[in-house]
Amino acid sequence: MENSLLYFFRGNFRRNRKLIFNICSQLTIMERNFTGDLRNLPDGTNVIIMGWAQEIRSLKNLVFVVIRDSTGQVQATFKRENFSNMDQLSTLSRESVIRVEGKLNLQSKSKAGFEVEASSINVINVSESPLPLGIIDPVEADFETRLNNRFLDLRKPVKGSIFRIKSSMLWGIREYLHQQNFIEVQTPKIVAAATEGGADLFPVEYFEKEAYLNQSPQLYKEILIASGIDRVFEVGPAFRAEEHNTVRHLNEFTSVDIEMGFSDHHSAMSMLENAVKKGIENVLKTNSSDLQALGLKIESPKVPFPRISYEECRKIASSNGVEIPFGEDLSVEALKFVGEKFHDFYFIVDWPSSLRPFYTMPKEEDDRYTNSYDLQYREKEITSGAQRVHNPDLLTKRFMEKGLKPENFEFYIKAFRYGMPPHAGWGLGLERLLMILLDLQNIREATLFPRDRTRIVP
RNA sequence: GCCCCGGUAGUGUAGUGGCCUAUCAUACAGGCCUGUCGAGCCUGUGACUCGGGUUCAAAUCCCGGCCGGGGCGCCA
Repeated sequence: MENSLLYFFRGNFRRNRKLIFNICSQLTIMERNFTGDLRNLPDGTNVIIMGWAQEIRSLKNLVFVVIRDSTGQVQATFKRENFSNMDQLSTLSRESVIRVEGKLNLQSKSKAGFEVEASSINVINVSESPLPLGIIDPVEADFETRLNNRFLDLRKPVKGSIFRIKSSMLWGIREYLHQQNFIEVQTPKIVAAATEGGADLFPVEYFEKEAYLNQSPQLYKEILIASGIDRVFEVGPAFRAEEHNTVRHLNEFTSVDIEMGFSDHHSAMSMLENAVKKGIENVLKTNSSDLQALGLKIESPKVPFPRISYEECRKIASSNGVEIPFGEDLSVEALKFVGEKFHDFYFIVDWPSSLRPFYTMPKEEDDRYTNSYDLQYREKEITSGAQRVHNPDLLTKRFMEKGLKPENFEFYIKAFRYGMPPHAGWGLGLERLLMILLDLQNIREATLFPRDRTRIVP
C-alpha cells in the first residue's frame, strides 16, 4: 500500500515537478482563509482561499470564479486591469481544486455582498470534464448516478449537511450515555453463532472455520453485563443478509446499542427517549445552518414518549378495519393508523412472545406477553428493546421454544450460570433515526456508502 | 422471497410501428459581450441497455439476459 502510494507520487512528481514544488511551498508557508469567515474580516484584507472552482463565468474583460470550500462559497473576480494572466482562466475547468489570492471586498456588487478581488490563481489539481454529475446543475441526477459518483454528490452543500447532522446527533447521544455512566465498548463483528437464528447472516470464510458477520452485538453486550461492567453501549455496524428491497432497509447499518445491569425495560425506555432527545438537542445547538440549508424546522421532542401496548395497537387497527390476529406482527397498514393517533415518537410495549427473540423476558403475570418495546415514529420502527431473560434455565427453555439448539450458544449461556444480574437494553438504527429527523425519503440518503441488496461499490 | 414498473447524448428528459437524418434543457467545445450571479446571444460535438424474434419497416411490438426503481413481507 505504502509502496504504491510512493510510486504514485513519484510518477506525478516527474510529470508535474514544477506544480508540486509550487503547491508544497504554498501549503506550508501560507495560511488559508475559509469562505465562511470572510464576512467578519476587515474590508481590504489580503486573503487566500482554497477550494473547488464551482462556477466559471467569463466576460470579455472580466472573469468570475465561484470557489466552494467546506464552509461555504465566495466569488472571486478577475479583472483584466489588475490580473495579467487572463488566458490562464480560459482553461480552468469546473471542480478543479484551486488556490486564489486577493483582496477582500465587502462593498462588492455581487449578490452575496462580498467578494475577492483576485490577484492570482493556482490550479492545484485539474478536474476532468464533463463531470459525471453536475454539482450545481438545475437537473437532479438519478439516485443511482449520485451513488455511483458519491464523492461528487456529497460536494453539494445540502448533502454534506446530512452527515454533519448525523455526526452531531450521535455525539449528543454519546455524551448523554457517558453522563449516565455507560462506557463505550467494541464487540466482535466476526462471530461463530447466529444471534437469533441462522437465516439472515452473511457467511465469511474464517481460515478453516465457518463464521458470520454479526447481525447485532446482542449476545456480547449481555455477556458484558455478567462481566460486572454494568452499563455498556456500542456504536457499530450490523449486517443483515435479508433480501429486502425497500427505502428503509440496508444490509449494513449503524446500530447504537446499550445494555444496562440491575435494570428493567422501564429504565431502558427512559434512557432511550432521553438519548434521542439529547441527540436532537445537540443537532439544534450545533447545526442551525445545516438545518436551514435543508429547509427544516425541528423541535426537541417532549419526554416521556407515549407508551401504547401491542393490544391497544390491535384495537386501533381493528377499529379502522384492519384485523391483526394475536401473535402476528403489526403491518405497515395497521401502524399507519396508530401513527395517525400518536404522531412523532411513541413506544409500542408488551409484545407477544411469539414475535420476540429468545432473550426477551416474558411477563411474570402472563407469559404470552413480554417486557419488550419498540420505539416508533409514525409507522416507522427505529428501535427495538426489552428486559432480558437472566435465568439460565429459562433461557435454555426459550432457546428450545424458538427451535434453536442451546449447545450452539454455550459461550453465551455460560455467562448466565455464574451470577447474571437482571438487565435490559435496546438497539437503535442510527440511519433510521436520521431519516426521520430530516424527513429523508430513502435510508440510503442517510448513509455515505450504502450497502443494499445489489450495491457493494463504491 | 412475492408483486408492479423502467432502461434514449456526460446529466436529466420527449418520443407507443413509417413524419426519427431522434425532442428539449443542462453540461461540454468555440465565438460575441466591462459586473456576471439560474447571466445572455450565436455556432458546434454528443444517445436509443444487450441478444434473439415478428414486420416491407422497430427507440417503439414479443421473448430472454443484464442493470435499476417502487410496493409488500421481514426488520433497526
